[in-house]
Amino acid sequence: MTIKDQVIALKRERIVEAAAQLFYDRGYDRTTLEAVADSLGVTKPFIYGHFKSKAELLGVICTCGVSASLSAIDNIAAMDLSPTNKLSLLGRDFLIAVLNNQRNIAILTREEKNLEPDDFLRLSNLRREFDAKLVALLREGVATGEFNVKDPFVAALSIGGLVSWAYVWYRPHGRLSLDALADEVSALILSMAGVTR
Amino acid sequence: MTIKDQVIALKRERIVEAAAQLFYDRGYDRTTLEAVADSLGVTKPFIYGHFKSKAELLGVICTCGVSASLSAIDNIAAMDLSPTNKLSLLGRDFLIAVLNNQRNIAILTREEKNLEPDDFLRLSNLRREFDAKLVALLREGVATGEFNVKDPFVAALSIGGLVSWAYVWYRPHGRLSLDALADEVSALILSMAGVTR
DNA sequence: CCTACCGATCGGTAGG
DNA sequence: CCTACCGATCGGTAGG
Repeated sequence: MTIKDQVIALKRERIVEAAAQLFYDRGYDRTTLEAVADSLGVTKPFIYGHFKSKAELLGVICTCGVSASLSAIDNIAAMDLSPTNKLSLLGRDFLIAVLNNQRNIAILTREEKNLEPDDFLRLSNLRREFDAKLVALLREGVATGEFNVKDPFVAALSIGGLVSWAYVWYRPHGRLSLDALADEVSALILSMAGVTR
Repeated sequence: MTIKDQVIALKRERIVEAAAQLFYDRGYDRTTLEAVADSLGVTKPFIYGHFKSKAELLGVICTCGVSASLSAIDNIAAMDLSPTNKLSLLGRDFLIAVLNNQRNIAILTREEKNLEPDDFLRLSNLRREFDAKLVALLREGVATGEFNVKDPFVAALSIGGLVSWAYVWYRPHGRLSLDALADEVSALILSMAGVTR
């Protein structure tokens, strides 16, 4: 990767960062690209040099949010651990992934109707992929007798919702640290899987 | 209530219904009030005869969503039941309230940035009220020794999120009936409260 | 000649 | 309550 490529990547990143902050604070359609440019000290055509449209920018931001959660479950699925330990770790890492990408997750949830059809479809598929992998993990634990789950689909969607919704109420400097919160949530998820404490 | 009042109420209801459907399908800012008028076979100024702005319409739609959940917990709090039975019933009724108002809940979640500041504040307070009542119920169960909850706040927000998120994945004619789904989710919530099955 | 930008303005559409 | 229309705003792109 040449210096030039790195400079381009850096600029794109800064634009995405600035746009994410404003989309998060004001909403997508209440944010003009001029405001995004202003917050970076550049002008609007500068943004158009790196992104072909406002909607492309939205697509990139939303993709970040989904990717983090999917990486978390992929990493854990590849580990040589018991289902209980996998689920415990997933509860932590999934929550941390969501909260480290709080803005992106919020934007994805709120603005999906503003995505280009291609992006919408791609991201919907990634979400389904995550759900399917969580169902598989729950079934694995049922097979070993560690979990007690009546309906793995409902349990997976419930766990996914519990964690995904955390972007709504989490405040970075709240009562609990991210780490302490992750422990709490992980324990709640284990009890949903029927792992007795 | 005179006939005239009833006619006015009916017209308002039909407008809200049509707007909710379109806001849900296309998103708030991608929906023109002309489209709402068209879907009712009227013209745009007809809508302005009943609502002063597009944002007021949004406020009414979002209020419906929150009110249903709050009614559910208020009704249950007033009953003479054990905490376990209250939570079990709440799991059912809360989920049913959310899914019977799927469109309104989706719109509330997605479009909060488009609400008028007054509506936003009012609805935020209603949500906080719901959370506080759920925390109180969890504490009640901890006091009687029925629940095993380490942090009632985190548990309440997690339960709230689990149920609130259901609007994302629920499909009215899916594999499970609303009733069967409510039983499943209710059981998951009881296990989060540490009630052994 | 190319890349990276700016000032100005366009077509199109929204709420009211 | 409709037709006709306004004032304002915004995404995207031209020339230089």
